[in-house]
Amino acid sequence: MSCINDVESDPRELEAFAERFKQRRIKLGVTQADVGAALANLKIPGVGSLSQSTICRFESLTLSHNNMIALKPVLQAWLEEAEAAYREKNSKPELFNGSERKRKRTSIAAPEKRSLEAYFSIQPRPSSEKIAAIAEKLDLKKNVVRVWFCNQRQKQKRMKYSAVH
DNA sequence: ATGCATGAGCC
DNA sequence: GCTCATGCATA
Repeated sequence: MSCINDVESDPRELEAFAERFKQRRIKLGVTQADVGAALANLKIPGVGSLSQSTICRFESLTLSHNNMIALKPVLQAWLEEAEAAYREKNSKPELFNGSERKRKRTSIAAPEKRSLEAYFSIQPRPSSEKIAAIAEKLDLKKNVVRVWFCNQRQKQKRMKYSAVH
């Protein structure tokens, strides 16, 4: 009576799914990190584990539209498996443990961040030289400024804007 | 939940 | 050197 159409790119459909996903996930007593780790157990070709960050961003729609579309079937598959397992009380949710910490994270102070935002509003894609000039004025590493602009552009492309806007 | 970062792919 | 998907570290 209907054709099989997996490519549902309707933003409202995605939004609805993300919300349902989150509620059912919580009902199962599973964390975002658990979901990410458990994805590897689905044995879907080309699909491994994902981080807590990505699951969180999926649920809050703070990923690109394409990214959401790509992840939806995978998370849907996990949800179905998890609920089936829960009903049978046979399998247990896959919980992992892994503790390795390292990397550092630069922190850009508020005043500098405000300046960057100002520059961004007049020129979202500054040249390499402009970036160097901005970096010098704000006393930041050129690469830090370059990455900041890249991330800022990426934010604009998200389905929903997260913080300020 | 979100800021800064990495790496693959593209040009 | 950018975009894009993704993640570690942290607020």
